[in-house]
Amino acid sequence: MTEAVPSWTDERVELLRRLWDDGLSASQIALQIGGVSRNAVIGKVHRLGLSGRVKSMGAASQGRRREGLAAEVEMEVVVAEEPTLPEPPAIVAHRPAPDFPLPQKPAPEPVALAVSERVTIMDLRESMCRWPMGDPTSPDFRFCGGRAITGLPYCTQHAQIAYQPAAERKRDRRVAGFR
DNA sequence: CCCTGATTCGC
DNA sequence: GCGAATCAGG
Repeated sequence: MTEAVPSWTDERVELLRRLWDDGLSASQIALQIGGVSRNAVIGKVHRLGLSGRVKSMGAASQGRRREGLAAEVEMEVVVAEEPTLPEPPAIVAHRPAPDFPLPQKPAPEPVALAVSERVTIMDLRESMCRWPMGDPTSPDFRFCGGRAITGLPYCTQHAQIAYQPAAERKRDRRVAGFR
């Protein structure tokens, strides 16, 4: 049952090429592809002769993490409870609720979008909404694919869901005269 | 110390 | 061919 992580299959290589071309760092790519270390990614990149793209490090490296921990790529390997194991073969699970029936903010408008531009991970680009739609383990799995807000991984609609303002305290005042 | 890619080299 | 270890650098 232990599906030895498929090494560099055509699909994985293709994905690697696309992500590298998109300017993602080796570590980011490694996380997204799953089952490989950033070194593996770099090694492959070199063997493929892809290195030396637009080296715009520095800005991207030191200033990372500004996107808010809520998002990142929703593909997160979750197989073991290990603190930080870098080689999780199993697959996906995502943070934000899938198609959800999230209470509270009912989004200002139904918005006639969505269904039309779903894309597979292969067609997902950096500028596209990475909101997961459907079962990640199903071949039908898609991402929203809408125009992502610059700097964020989601389109306006999904960003609202992903980044909900801190739940507003409704009623939780302690008994007066105490603290 | 965080991160980045580049290179080496045993497997 | 692969990738951990290492190197060089921001």
